[in-house]
Amino acid sequence: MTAADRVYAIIKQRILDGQYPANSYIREATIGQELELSRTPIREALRRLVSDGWVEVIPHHGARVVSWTQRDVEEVFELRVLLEPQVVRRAASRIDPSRLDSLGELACHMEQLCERGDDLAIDEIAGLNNRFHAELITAADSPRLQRLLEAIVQVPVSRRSFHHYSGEELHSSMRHHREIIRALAAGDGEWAASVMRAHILAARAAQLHPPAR
Amino acid sequence: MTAADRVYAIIKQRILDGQYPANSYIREATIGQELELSRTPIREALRRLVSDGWVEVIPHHGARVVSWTQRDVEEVFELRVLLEPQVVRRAASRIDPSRLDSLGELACHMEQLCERGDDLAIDEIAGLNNRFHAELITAADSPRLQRLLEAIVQVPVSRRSFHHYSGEELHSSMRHHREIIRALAAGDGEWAASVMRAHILAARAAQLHPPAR
DNA sequence: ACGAGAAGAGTTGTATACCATTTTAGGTTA
DNA sequence: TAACCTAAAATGGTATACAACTCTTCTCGT
Repeated sequence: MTAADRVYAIIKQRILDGQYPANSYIREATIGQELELSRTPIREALRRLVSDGWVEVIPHHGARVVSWTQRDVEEVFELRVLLEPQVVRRAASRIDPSRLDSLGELACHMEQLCERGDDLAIDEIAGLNNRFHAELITAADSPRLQRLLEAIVQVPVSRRSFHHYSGEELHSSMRHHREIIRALAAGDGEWAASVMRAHILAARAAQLHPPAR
Repeated sequence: MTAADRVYAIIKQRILDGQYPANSYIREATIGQELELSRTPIREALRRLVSDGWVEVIPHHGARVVSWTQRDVEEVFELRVLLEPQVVRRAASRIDPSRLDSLGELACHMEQLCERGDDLAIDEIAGLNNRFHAELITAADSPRLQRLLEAIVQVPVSRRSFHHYSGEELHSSMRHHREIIRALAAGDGEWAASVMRAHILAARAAQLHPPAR
C-alpha cells in the first residue's frame, strides 16, 4: 500500500467521522505536515477523492468537503432501490452455504443488539448492517456492481441512519434480513430482490420522514 | 488545455486504435520521452484513465490497459438494463419541449443514415446515438445517475456495436428511439422505461449473439 | 541437476523546487 | 466611505532527483 493510498483512506475516514465537516477545506500543506508527507501523495489522494465524489475542488482555493442536500440523499436512495435488489438477485444463484451461515450470524447478532435498543447498540447494528450488505455484494460477484454501489452509498448517509428508525421500523428491518436470507437459501432471486427493495424503501421513508417520537 | 489533458487524450485514442493493446503496459518514461514531457503529467493522465476504467494500476509495477472479457460486456449490459430505463423514467417528468425537438432531430438524422446503410453511415449513427443517450441523461437531471452511467458505458463496448446489427435490428433500434420520444412527450415514464429496457436488451442480444449474415 | 538467495535492471513512488495563477485580506488613497 | 492597489497565501502544473519496490536472472551450495 502506497502513501497516497493511506492518505486517501485517512481523509475519507475523517470526513466520515465529521473531523472534516461539510464545506470545510482540506489544505494540502496542513495535512502534509501532519502526516509528514510531501504534497505529492496528498494531491493524488485528493484527486481520487474528487473523482469519487467526496470532495470538490474550487480552483485555486482548495479541496472542499462536499455537503449533502436532501436532494442528494433522495438521489442515492433512488439508485440504491435499483442496484441493491440486483445484488441479491445475482447472489441468489451464486451464494454458497458458508456465506449464508455468516449472514445468519450477522442477522442474529443484530437482532440481539436490537433487543437492547440503546444508542450504542444502534451504532453497532449500523456497522453489522454494513457488513451484511458487503457480504451480499461479495456473493453477487459483480465487480462493477460493487464499484457503483461503493461510489454512491456514501456512509454519511447510512452511518447514523438507524437512529432515525422507530422501534417498529428497526424490527421490520431485522425481519427483512431474515427474509432475504430465506429467499437466498431458496435460490429465489426475485423474492430476495423484492424484499431488498422494500428494505431500501423503508430506510428511505425513515430517513426522509422521521416519525415523531 | 494542460499537458496532462493532452496526454490523457492521446493515450485514450491509442487504446481505442489498438496501438496500446489490451493487457499491455504503458510506461511512464517511454511516453514521457516521446512527448518530451516529464513523468508528472503522464502520471496524472494515467490516474484519470484509471478512474475512468481504461487502465488499471498494479502498484510498483505499472499501468496496464484493461482487457474486456465476454463477462465484462455482460456485466455492463446488466447494469445498463437497470440504469438507462431509470434515465428516461426521470426524464419523462422533467424534459422540456426544446429538448424533445432536438431528440427528434437526432432520431430523424439517424433514420436517414440508416437508409444508406454503409459502414460509414453506421459509424455516424453510433455517434448520434451516443448524443441521443447523452441528451436523455441531461434531461434526467441526476448527476449521480449520469456519473454511474459514464463510469460503466465504456466506449470500447458501444463504439462498434451497431456493426453487429442486422438491418432488421437497426430499424428496430430506430423505432425504439421514436417510441421513447413519444413516451416522453406523453410524460409517461414507465412507458419510456419499458421501451428503453427493450432497446438495451436488443443491443445486448445483438452484441452477444450476432446473427448469421 | 535443482532450489534458495542475492544482485541488478527496470519501473514506479515520493520529495522537493520552481513559477504561474488566483483569491483573499488589508491597507491606502481620493 | 468607497474604490483601488498590493502583498500574502494557497493551489495548479511541471520538472528533476532520489527512494523503494518488483521481477528476473544469475550464482552458489547441496
